[in-house]
Amino acid sequence: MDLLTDDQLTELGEMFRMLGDPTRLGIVLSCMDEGMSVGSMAEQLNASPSLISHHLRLLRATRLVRGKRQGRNVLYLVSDDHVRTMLQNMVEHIHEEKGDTP
Amino acid sequence: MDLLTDDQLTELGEMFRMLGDPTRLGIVLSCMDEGMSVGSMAEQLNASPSLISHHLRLLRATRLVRGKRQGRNVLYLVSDDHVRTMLQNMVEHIHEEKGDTP
DNA sequence: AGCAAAGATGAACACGTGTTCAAATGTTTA
DNA sequence: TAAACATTTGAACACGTGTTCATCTTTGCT
Repeated sequence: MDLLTDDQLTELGEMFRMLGDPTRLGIVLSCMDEGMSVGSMAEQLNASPSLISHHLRLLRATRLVRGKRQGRNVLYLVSDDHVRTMLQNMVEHIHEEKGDTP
Repeated sequence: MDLLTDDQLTELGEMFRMLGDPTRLGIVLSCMDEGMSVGSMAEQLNASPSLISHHLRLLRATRLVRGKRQGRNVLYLVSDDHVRTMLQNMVEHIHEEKGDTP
């Protein structure tokens, strides 16, 4: 049983699709707790600021992330609580993982 | 803070990427509780059996789904408990959602 | 054995999309 | 104001990938 509207299903799919790209996943994980600037992200994920910004535009459009100007730079933060708690759980689960198929 | 190995991060990304396609998300959601045949999935998602099979191959490769022969048809079932519980939570969260940005 | 149903597979195509580069916008400091 | 920094934007390209069609294998039934 699905229990989901077609709209809800496509919305859920969009969210997963956003997290499906490694760069984008890195971005989201980097601004889960604290606001993060584009430059810091670019440095941490060693990618160009331009690339980060492009991805941030998509993440903004999907309401997964929100940006706030702070002086020279813009601090981004995960805005969707669903995603935040879900990712926290996923990270926990991965940490609890003992060993793969032995 | 990331707390994740690069391997773990890419693995997590792969999982999200798999769920990012609407057809694939539909497949996974259709076989969360009960084993589901390819034909039933094709009917339910009104897609060709060929397409479903192609996607199932990817889902099998990522260990998200497992297939077992039962007579003429093959019954597929979500094999990864992480994904199962995570999706259950996501569905619950979506249901608890009252109203969008008013 | 032979036929029909159910899945799997491979090739081929069309399309989206991640990335890069160059240039523009906005923001602080001298 | 001018110059340096931070972020955004647009065009252009290369590449992966979702879908379709035709074919092949496997299983069940008569």
